[in-house]
Amino acid sequence: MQGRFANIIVDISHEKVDRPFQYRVPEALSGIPEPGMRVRIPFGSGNNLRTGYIIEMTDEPEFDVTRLKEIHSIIEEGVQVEGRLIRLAFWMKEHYGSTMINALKTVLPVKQKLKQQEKKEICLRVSREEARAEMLECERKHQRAKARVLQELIEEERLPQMLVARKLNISPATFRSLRDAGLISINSVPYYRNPVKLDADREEGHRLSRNQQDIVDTVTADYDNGTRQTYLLRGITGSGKTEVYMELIARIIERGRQAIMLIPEIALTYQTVLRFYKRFGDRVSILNSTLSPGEKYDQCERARKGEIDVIIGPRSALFTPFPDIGIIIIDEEHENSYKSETMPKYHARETAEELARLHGASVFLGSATPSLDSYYRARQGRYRLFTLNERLTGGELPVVYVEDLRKELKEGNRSIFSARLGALLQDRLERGEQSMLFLNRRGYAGFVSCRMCGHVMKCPHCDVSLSEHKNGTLVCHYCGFTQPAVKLCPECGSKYILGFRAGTEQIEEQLHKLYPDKKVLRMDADTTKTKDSYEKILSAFSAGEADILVGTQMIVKGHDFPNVTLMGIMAADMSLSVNDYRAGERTFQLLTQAAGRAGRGKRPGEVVIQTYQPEHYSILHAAAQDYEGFYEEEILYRQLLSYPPVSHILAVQVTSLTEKGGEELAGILKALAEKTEEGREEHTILIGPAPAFIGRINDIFRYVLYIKNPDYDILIRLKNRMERFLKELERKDENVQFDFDPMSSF
DNA sequence: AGCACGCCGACT
DNA sequence: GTCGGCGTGCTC
Repeated sequence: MQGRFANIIVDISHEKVDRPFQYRVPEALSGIPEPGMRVRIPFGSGNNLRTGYIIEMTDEPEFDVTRLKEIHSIIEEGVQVEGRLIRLAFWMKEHYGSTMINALKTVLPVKQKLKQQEKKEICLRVSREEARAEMLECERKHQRAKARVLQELIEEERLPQMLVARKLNISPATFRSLRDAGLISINSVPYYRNPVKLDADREEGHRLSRNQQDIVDTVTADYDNGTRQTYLLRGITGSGKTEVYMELIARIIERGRQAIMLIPEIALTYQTVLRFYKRFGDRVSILNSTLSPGEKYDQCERARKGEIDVIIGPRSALFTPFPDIGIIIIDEEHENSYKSETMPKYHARETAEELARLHGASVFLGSATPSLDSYYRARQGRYRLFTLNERLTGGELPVVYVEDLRKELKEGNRSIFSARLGALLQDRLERGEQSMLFLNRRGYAGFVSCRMCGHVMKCPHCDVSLSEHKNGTLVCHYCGFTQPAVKLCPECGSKYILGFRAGTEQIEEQLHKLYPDKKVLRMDADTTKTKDSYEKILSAFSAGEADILVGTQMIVKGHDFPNVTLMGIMAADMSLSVNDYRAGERTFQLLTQAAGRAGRGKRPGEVVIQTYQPEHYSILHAAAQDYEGFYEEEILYRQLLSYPPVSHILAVQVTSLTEKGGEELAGILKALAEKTEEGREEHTILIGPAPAFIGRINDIFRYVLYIKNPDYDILIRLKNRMERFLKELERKDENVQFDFDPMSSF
């Protein structure tokens, strides 16, 4: 039986979360304690009873057993906010394979030291004359610390405690003795900073279209009769998903509960935020990366105290300590940023579902191009599906051309613009309309492709593209397959087969040469390093300060530009050839989004997709704006190769100080997996180990082992076995991380 | 947070 | 010597 000992964090507001204490479970309570429960425990030398939270149950003591104390009692009241979050952290630890500490750190609001600076204040409780007398008395008794504090207070009656403490090097003990002598009072001053100024007028909800209203009514009816589930809304750009979200939130607030709305960080623009402020006033709060830790903490406090009903933010907004969540909305649910890249590598969608389960809340997902995972679930009937197929503004869908770059090359066009894109660009410049050029380059994928026929060098075992290494070999980062680089294309014999390298800078340069008098803006990782540069470039373009905007993914998310009537996608296959099973899905999503950018205003838009693989299903379906068609083909491919969502993948990532050690440990883990019951299960597939995509970072070697099985629980059990095994192995030069259904190759 | 411990200057 | 203030570190 599990649970003779309990790891507990002590609920002292200034206590750092990173210190669990272990207690024995008394006979009388045996079997009852669970993670998340509130307990009374004797703490410290005085054995005063304090409140704590159980974070974990175990049978293995990690501390001298003779010195362990017993849990005094369990607090029975309804589950507290912290309790729920701790249970969520526990679930995350189990589900994603991290340590409890890491899970807690992501889930619990960070208690900032900063906060005390602002919040605790000392105040003189006697007159200045009395204080001066006391001060002299203290000096006479050589109580110099007290005298110094009094001196400060005579000059200024109220002072922040931390400020004085740091300036005069005063310990908390001194303040306490002053307070006990009745000379000062120590007050905590609630002080919140609201990060966004409210200068907009309140706005009532827009009248919803028939379709929008139906969706809201259905969800509300479910809610009122106690049905809780996950909904998926597939709605094309401009179909009014945001109005649906706002109306749902309003209905939930009416029913006395709170709402969490997740938005990809990049889409968290002033425009979006303003709409929510107009609708919900100061009952809404925004969480974003520009907020200081102190401000973030304040927002958490406001949520806990019931001062706000809605929080909008990136995936971390899930952990807002609301007392009673009614709905969790995830906009652009297909976005990769919903998967955490640090431990625990949680996915916001799955975590939202677990959180919703703990609160008895609903989950509502929305996207123009839902992730395959979600659509698969909707098809299986696990999610309820809604669709919005019409643009509210009545704007026409853009005309899409697919241009074959191989043909262009054969016809002698060496420039980066196809004949059609060149002509349309010229036309827009003459008419004074704006254009966007999108380069969907991702990372520094060194894939090798043929400029003549479009053939991409792929691994014969894994169906992912091979990466070109500097030493002149081609390597598969899934299984380790290696072959020498090719000089001639194995498909057509052309010598134009090389690693693909092209950047936004080159495009910008070309445009300058062709149209020296036109203004071009560039937006990529380089030009958006400083804080507001992202918004600045967008608003400059929006205001018509440039004719052409060149950029990476960033330019296709969110933001409407009514004057843009041409969208050029420079090389659609670039994101296809990244060695990752999600490449097709990501390409389809990007192209569809990009196409949706053109013609948002009154004039119809045109889209040019340039590609070396015009026959690729991702490109064809994106050009036809046909999600269903894409889904049908992509899911077949996932089925065939046992990729998510049909199957699940556990990536075991080994990092090591030595090349040999890493390879060895990865091999040992594979051998271990093969021997277990889970590893021998008929549907289990083991791949690797192979060097990771980037084999070495900062002299740390990286190896990766993939394990596939359609049953997630089997993978979890296998992970637990490996974890236990690793604990006993105690290798200090190697480190192992687990990632379930990884978003990108490691 | 609160408590014990140990250091150090002051005074019978 | 010893008393008391004050900083420091620990709490399962």
